Amino acid sequence: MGTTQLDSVPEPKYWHLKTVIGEALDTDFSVGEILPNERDLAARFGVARATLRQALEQLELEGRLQRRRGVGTTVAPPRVGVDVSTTRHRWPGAADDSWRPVDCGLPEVPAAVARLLDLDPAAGAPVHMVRRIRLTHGQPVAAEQLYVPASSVPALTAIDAPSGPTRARAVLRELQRLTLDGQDRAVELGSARAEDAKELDRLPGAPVLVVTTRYFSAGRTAALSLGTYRADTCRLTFGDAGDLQIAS
Amino acid sequence: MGTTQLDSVPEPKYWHLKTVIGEALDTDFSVGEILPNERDLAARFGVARATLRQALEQLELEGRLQRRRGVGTTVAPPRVGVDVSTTRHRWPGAADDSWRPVDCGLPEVPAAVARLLDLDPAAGAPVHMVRRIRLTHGQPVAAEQLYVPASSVPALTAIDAPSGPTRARAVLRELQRLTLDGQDRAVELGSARAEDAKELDRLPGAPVLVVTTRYFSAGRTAALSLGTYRADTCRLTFGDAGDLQIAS
DNA sequence: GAGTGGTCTAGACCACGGC
DNA sequence: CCGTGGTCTAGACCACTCT
Repeated sequence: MGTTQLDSVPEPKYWHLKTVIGEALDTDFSVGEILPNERDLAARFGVARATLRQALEQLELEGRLQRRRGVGTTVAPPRVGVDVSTTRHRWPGAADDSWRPVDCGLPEVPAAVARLLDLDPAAGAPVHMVRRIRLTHGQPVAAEQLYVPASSVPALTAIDAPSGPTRARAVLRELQRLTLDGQDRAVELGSARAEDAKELDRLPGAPVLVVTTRYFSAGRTAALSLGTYRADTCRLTFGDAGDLQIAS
Repeated sequence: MGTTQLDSVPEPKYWHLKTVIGEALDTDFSVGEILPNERDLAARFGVARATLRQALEQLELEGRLQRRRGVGTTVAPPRVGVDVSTTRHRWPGAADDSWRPVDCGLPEVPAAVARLLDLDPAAGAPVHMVRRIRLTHGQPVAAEQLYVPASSVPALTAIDAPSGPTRARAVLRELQRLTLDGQDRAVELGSARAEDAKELDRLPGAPVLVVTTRYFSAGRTAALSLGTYRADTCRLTFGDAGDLQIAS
C-alpha cells in the first residue's frame, strides 16, 4: 500500500487546528475582524466544539485572538508594550505615571504580604492599601494593589478622606517624601482574581502576569506592589536601551 | 423556605473546585505528595472529569500542581526565582552563566527575527543560531535561541566544527570580544513550541514566559535572544528579588 | 429574542510511565 | 500489563450582548 509515513507521534487535532487557524489569521483576516462563530467553525473543520475551543484558547493565550461572550471572536491587535523597567528609581505615583488611583483602605494584609514587608504577622500593624488601574491608549492593562505600612508614611493624618481616590493620592504623595534606596521586581504567571478580572474587563481566572515590586527606603521595605497585567494584551518591557535604536 | 441568599452571579463549579482544592493543598498535602487520580477526584466532588480538569489546569497554571501523563498529579514546590535582570551588562555566555550550549546552526531566520535584527529579509544574510538550555538546581527551566548575525562575529572561521555545542561555544566566545553598549528586554506569555517543550520536559503548548532580549553594540543590534521559560515553575526576577514569594 | 461564547456532562479512546 | 493524564465527542444549558 502506498500509505504515507506513519505518524509515530500523531499530532493532536487541536494543535493542528491552531496552526491552520493561526495561518489563516495572517493571510485572510485583518485586525478587529470577526471570525465565524464556534459552532460554524467546528462544523467547518469537522471537529467537536470542545476541540475547536482548545485551539482558540491557545490562540487567545498567545494574544492572537480576543473572545467576548455575547459578542464573538475577533482578531486581536499586536500586544502593547508596557514599560515596567526599574532603571528609573521612582516611587509609584510620581509625576503622573499612567496609573489612576481608584481607592484606598486599611485591610487585613495576607500573611504572604506581611512577610515581604517584614511585618510581624501577629502584631497587626496598620497597612494602607492603595488600589490603582493602569491605562494604555485608554484601555485598562493592569490593576495594582500597593501596600504601604502606616509606619512608612507617619505624617499622614486620619483627618483626610478615610478612603477613596483622594485618600489614595494622599498616601502616594506622602510616599514621595521618602528617599527611595532601591527596588526589586519579579514576574510570574497567575490567574486573575475576581476583583482584578472585573477591572481588567476579563473573566475571573484569565491569565495574567503578576509583577511583584518591593520598594526599599532606609534599610527596610517601605512599600510592596502587586501588579496584575493582562497577559493576552500586554508585553512587559524592561528597556534600558530601548531608544538607542530609533536612530535607524 | 430558609434557603440562603440567591447567587445573583453563581460561581462556576470549576472555580469553586479550584478554591476548595487549593485550600486542601495548603492544609492536607505537602510538596511532592501525589493526589488521587482525576477520575476519583471527580467522583468525590460529584462533577464530570472535564470539570475537575478545568480546576486542576488552573492550579497547574498557578504553579501549585504538577501533572505528568502516566504518572499522576503532585503538589508542586514553590516557584524558583530565575534572575533575568539587565543590570549587569554582559553578553550571553559570559563567565559561565548557568546556561548550557546545546547546538548551533545557520538556519533561515523567521521574518520577525530578521526585522528585530535590522536585516533585509530579502538579502538572506547568514545568521548563527545558538541553542542553549538554562538549568537551575539541575532542572531545565528555559530554552533559548540566540540569533547572531555572521556580521557580528566576523572573525569566526568556518573551519571549526560547523555545528554542535563546540560551535555554539565558539560563537559565544566571539561575542565577548564586542563592546556591549546596552540591552533591552521584554516578557510576554506564550505557548511552548514542540521543540522547546521537549527540552523543558513539557507538552507542546504548555504556557511559557517568552523573554526577548536585544543586545546592542556599535549602534546596531548585534544579537537577539528568544528565551522560553517554564511558566509553571519559574518566577523571573529583576534585581535581587530572589526571595520574593508568591502572594496570590 | 436571537446569537454569541462559557460551563458542564458522560461517556470513549489514546499515549505514556512504571511494574 | 495496568493506571495515569491527554484528547475527543455530541450533546445540553447558562450568561451575556446586541438589536
